[in-house]
Amino acid sequence: MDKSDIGSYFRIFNEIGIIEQLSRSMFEARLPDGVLVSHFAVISHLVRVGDGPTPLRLARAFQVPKTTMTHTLGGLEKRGYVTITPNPEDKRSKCVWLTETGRLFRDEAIGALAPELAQISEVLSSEQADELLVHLERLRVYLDENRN
Amino acid sequence: MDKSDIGSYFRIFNEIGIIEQLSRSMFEARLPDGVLVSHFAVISHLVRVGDGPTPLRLARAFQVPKTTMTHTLGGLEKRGYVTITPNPEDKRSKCVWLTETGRLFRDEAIGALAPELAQISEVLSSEQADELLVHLERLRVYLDENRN
DNA sequence: AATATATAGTGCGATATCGTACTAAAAGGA
DNA sequence: TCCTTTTAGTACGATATCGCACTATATATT
Repeated sequence: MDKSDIGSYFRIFNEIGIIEQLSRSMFEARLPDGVLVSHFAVISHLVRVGDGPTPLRLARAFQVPKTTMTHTLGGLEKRGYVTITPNPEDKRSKCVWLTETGRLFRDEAIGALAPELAQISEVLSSEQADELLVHLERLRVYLDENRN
Repeated sequence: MDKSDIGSYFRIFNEIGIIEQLSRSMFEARLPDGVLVSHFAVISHLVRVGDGPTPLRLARAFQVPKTTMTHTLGGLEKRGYVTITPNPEDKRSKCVWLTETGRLFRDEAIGALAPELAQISEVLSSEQADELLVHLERLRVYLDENRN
């Protein structure tokens, strides 16, 4: 691979970094005070994938260190969005459960964010979004499989 | 736009968040101790776009708050990668200049990162990378223009 | 010119993130 | 069984990030 090609890959990660920043501020401006994207993402994951995963499973799903997930879950628990119970199958471990409050928060958050996303669909069509997703997933899977 | 479409856009930002995390750890594992992606990105930007921008210009280029850029530049200056001089055209302002040490660091960093990127080209071809870039740029430009 | 407003940078405090090291429990091997 | 290794979670400390408020300078308005 020659140098010009490498440049494209550098730029991909640069763009991704910038988009991460911009989308995070946009999202957090529309979430309740003190609620971060990381909080919303965990709640959203619980709705999608189902209730009751361990903290470690969640950490792996989002590729964050487990200490970070402990901290994030603490915030969610403090706000009453989740409850955390001992894992009956493994006494070292715990299970994370969505509460009604958490579900309600998620619905409201989606309502608040939807208009923004609808706007985005005007510059990036649904088809283009899916095409983008395919590439992003491939990249994510590769990075995931090849990290230490 | 119906709900299923909204889901794709949510997932795009989710994937981007995960890729940002994974690529950051991968990069930083290959950079000198204590040197972050944010440092590398600024140096790289100085090489690409040219020497002498103000800190605010850099902050805007990376879409980070200016306090964050102050902090990042402090680290770069401490390591001797950049020098910061008063801006002769505006006494409130400063200019950021790359040093020889900084240029050397950048070359070494690229050498250390290139093998990883070459690997990525096996799952994401150069053409696919460029296609991805087009979409990412469109998304970034939109978010950039529509933030507060 | 005098005043008001906008802009560039930084100090400071809050906190999110992350690495290290630890405890407790589970799993594997002799 | 006993010992070793692995795994789940957390406490703790370091620091990156960020919002707020402030100073100094520049720009706009009257």
